[in-house]
Amino acid sequence: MSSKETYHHGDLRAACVRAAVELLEESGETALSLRAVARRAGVSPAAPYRHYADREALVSAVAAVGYRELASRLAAAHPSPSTPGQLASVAVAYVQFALDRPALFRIMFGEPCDRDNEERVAATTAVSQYVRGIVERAFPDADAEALATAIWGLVHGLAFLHLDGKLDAPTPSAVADRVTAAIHALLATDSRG
Amino acid sequence: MSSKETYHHGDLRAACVRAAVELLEESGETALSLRAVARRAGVSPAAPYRHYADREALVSAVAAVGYRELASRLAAAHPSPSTPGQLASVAVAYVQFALDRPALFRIMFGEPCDRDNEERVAATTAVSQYVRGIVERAFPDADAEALATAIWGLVHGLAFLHLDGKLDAPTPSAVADRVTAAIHALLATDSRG
DNA sequence: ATAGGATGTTAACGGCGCTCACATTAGCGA
DNA sequence: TCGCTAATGTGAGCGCCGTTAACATCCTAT
Repeated sequence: MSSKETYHHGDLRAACVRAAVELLEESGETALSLRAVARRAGVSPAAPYRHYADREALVSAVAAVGYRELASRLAAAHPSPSTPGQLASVAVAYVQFALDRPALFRIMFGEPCDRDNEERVAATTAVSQYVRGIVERAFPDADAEALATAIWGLVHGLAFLHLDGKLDAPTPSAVADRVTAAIHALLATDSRG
Repeated sequence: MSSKETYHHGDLRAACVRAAVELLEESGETALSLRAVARRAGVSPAAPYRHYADREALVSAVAAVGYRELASRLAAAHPSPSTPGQLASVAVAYVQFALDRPALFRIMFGEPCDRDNEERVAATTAVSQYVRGIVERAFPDADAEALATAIWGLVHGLAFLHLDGKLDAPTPSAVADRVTAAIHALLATDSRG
């Protein structure tokens, strides 16, 4: 259905987020401009404004696809982790996602987010609920809220520190080792639940 | 020594980072432009380029002062924490810093950082060493590297999640409670060292 | 006293986000 | 089937941005 020479694009809204994600992957976050998105979609600089109120609205849409991809990567790592080892594998997947797609991850978490953007908050709470569910199943007797917060925070922080090069772990397997060690350092000796 | 009408500024280098920090506090990170910094310093748009190679160099300088301020806030919270409760108070200080100065915190940790900037990496490793030292004193028998990584990651992640509104904690004391609970959820039941 | 380097200015380039007036077209009721 | 309207895309233009180049001013060491 990719009509070529029509005045109307057909589905510019979706084409914009596709173009934005591509730009992000190829050239980093500084390359993500509305004008560049418009160019890539083969459309005039003002056209995206018919579908997105401003740059931030497009960014939120991109972030939302990021949240969904992150959720699917976590689920792929382990659908329902319960032991510390399984939990560590999900944590590693989280950090790997950040390192695989740094620009996308920074857009998702590194800048102030529009709390009024429904798509965005929905995708966010989905991640939150996912973590919460894991914790409740893995540690049924613990304070689920506190522990879920702690574990999400831990994994999220490890992702950011690795992303910023604050921790020295050059290869993916070194990252995996380091994340696994950190998780076990906090969880392994516990008798929780 | 604030000479007023001289052609040369006197200490434009320092004035730039001062102006940058002020802009950051007053109007957020989007307001941090080299031109705005120059205006505030009472100088032409090109003048800062005599002292900073580009925008990123100035940003790195600003980040470096942020790292130093963070370190001093942590030290003020507790000079040498060892119990989980003391550690939690330092963690709360870390998160409060992020919430007090969100734009600065995002500049420090939310965007790709120039690893070639000496001032910046020095300030970063100082924070890293600080955490490491705490952990070594508090848990002498633990794997210091893994545990330090885990604790920094945990606190850092909690800061970011609160900053992004991913966790619902509206007031400073709610934040403090939540952070404290998360820390205890992971540390309290341990017998480490 | 003066030469030269350090530091500042002015002007300009291209790119950006965004808006407005206008052009085209798709879809729908008569 | 025709024609109206709303949706969608265009083009020009505003002010801001980062950055550079050519030029001006002033400090300092000889």
